[in-house]
Amino acid sequence: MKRTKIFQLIDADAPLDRVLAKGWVRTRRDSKTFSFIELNDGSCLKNLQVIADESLDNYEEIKKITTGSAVAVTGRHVESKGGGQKWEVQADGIEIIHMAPETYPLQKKRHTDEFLRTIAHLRPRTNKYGAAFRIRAELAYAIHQFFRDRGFKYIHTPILTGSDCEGAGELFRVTAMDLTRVPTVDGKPDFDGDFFGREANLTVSGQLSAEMFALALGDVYTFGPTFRAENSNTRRHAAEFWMVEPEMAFCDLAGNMGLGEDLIRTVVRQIMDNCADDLELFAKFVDKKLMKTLQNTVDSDYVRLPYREAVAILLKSGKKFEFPVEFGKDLQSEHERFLTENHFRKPVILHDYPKTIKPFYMRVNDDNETVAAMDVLVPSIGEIIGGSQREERLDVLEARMAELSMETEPYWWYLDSRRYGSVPHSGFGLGFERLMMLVTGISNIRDVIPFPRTPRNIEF
RNA sequence: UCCCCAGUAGCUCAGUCGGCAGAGCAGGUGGCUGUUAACCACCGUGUCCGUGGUUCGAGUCCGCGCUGGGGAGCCA
Repeated sequence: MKRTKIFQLIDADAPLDRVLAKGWVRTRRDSKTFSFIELNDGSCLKNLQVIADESLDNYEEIKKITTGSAVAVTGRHVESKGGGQKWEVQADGIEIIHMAPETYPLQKKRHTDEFLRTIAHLRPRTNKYGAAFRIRAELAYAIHQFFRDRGFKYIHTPILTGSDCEGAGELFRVTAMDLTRVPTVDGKPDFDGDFFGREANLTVSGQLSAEMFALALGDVYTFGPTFRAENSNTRRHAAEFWMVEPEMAFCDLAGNMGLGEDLIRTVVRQIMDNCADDLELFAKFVDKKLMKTLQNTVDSDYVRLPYREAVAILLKSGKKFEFPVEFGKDLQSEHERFLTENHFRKPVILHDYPKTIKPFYMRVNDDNETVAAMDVLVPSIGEIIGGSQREERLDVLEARMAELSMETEPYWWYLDSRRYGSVPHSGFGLGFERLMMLVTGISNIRDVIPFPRTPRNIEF
């Protein structure tokens, strides 16, 4: 008999007659002449209630089935006599595929997230993490669908990069050299004999590559892993995370902001429509205000706020901040939180930042003081998108690089794009895990990625 | 990297003023019930994170270290 997934047994409109279900036992409750078995196969949040009667030839074994054990159940799919579930399976055969010993660490009770992180290989078997990772899969699909619907092409940009100067953050070095015998020149490692014949690192962003493809295919996006060797110890940072980076030719900052807002709103709506059961768990047990937050994210128009005006609002607020607000300084977390959580109470897109605090590739505005940058801030998480219109004017770009004492030679190919058919273009990076945090209300990034990598943590 | 907090049974935690180490859950045994975080009775469980010190005596006080969490910085 062909296996039926449990979500189909639970969503059924009519009895399905005789079925085969396979999964893991969440709990067992014994009655005098029969047992209730809660079976979960990960296809949905809900468990299938299985009735195992004493007439089963292995009933003595069945009564010993422990939480976490794997079983295959055949039986009749019938309306449940008890409350709490519509359907149940009256078993006529239960095969114990594997009995989990009583050392199985997951119990029928709430565990802390901290404990579950120490058993990250088992935590997807819990209700909460199962729900989170089903949502993660749907969210990734929603992203691809969003871009495909709008004619964007998906580009696979390299994970290994040859430049140590992509801009953002500390890099993870990649080498095939024997680290006990690294050849040196002038006291520095000599990469000439290494795999690529030069220094190599893990990517911190696919942006520069994506720009090249935007200037060929028009609208493109990347969606892949990104690596930062920053010693960040916060609930919002991971050393390995997934980033979505659209890049659009013939697009200015306004169009860029519009796409960011549209993207967040569309994918959140899709999760609300397609993952109602899983979302309900988070609304109930993780963040009581989740549905309100999501509704707000979907319904409200995101504020467009020039950095200059943000500074004015913060100065006028009369609120005492730990760090002073001053034009030319980057806004602190507390300032961003005030704007999005207290002042506007909805997502805020800050734009046109001073060029002194932004990287070389952002387009310099006519005031020659600000650049066409934008950050999308959402309540409680903070920055979820960072992007800009790119500097398409070769002379201005080279001048900016000189200003920042950057060598232009390694960027010869990047600068080529400004020599041949250069056009205004824009893009941004969306932190996929931060989007997950927004959607689920989970407050720690380590709990929305299967096996989190953070400083001093690479188990599993 | 900096600041703050925590570390006690498999898990979640309590432990008073420095005076013999506790509960609930999980597990085991028996009972009861179309049950649903089932229920009732009984049973076992410890490097009190490590290390050095103060003290007649340290889970408790002090120093150092490790691990975890929260906040800050960096950013997605």
